[in-house]
Amino acid sequence: MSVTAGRKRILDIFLDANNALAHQDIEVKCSDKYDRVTIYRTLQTFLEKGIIHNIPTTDNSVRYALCNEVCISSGHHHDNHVHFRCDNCSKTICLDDVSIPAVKLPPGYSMNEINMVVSGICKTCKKEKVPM
Amino acid sequence: MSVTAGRKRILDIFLDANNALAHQDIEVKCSDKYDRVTIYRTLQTFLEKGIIHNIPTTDNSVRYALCNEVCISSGHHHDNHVHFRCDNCSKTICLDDVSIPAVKLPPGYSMNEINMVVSGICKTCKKEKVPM
DNA sequence: AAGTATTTTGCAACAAAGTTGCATTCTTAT
DNA sequence: ATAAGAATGCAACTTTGTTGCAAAATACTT
Repeated sequence: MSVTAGRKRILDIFLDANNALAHQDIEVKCSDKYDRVTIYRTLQTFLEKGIIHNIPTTDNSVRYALCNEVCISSGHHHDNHVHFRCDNCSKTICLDDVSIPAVKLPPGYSMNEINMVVSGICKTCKKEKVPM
Repeated sequence: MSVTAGRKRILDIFLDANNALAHQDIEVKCSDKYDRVTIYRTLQTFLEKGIIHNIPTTDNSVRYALCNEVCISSGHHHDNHVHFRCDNCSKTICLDDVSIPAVKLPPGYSMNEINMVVSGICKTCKKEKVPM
């Protein structure tokens, strides 16, 4: 996997962000320097290499977040943490400390991955709304 | 809310399907009779009225499924069941009997909705692969 | 049952999102 | 330094989703 300016840039954007990013968020931040297509391909590559993981959404805008060490080191990539989407600021973040509880599937089903997304009001927004 | 032929047809498509449908699935089945735009608007209306709920995906194709009675009767609409997506046949279904386990969020966060999607191999596909 | 008000639909035009092929440029390894 | 391989940008295109508006269908009133 080649190290290129574009990939470094996109990685930096992820490192700077404290929340999950949609393709569009990245495009906004660097489409002056890098082509839309390159961004699509870079995200795809990062996903395949396990550098980022994707978080399902209900609004046709998949979001991506950096994988933490645990997530990368474990051979095949399974995120085990809960994601949180704020209804107020609409940021999506990884709750690295909250792991997904076990579920028991009906007989006949076998499990591969689990995804859990909780929505509500995040810490930051709550503070701002109830100032004291 | 008016009862129209188009809405009846789309409702029937959901009733016939034993899995969650994406916009596209519906379009394939009735775009000869109803306009693409009508389908978009109908799905939107069904969502608002609580007739269907949507299931987040990781591939930019939100899926919709009929709500069961519990889900409709409870005033504000919160699905509490786990969704299952088969890696083999790629159908998504509601596991109505499997309810989402509780999670404890970090201090400062408040919860509104939870979404849980499990992927793996479904009952039907497992049977077909291991025939005896 | 007829007429009116309100909703819904289809069309057209558009905007946004995502994909593909190919020639050029950049990385990497020799 | 060079050759092989990988990544990029561009252009063209497909798919997906949105909006305004006139025509049609539905619901409501009497």
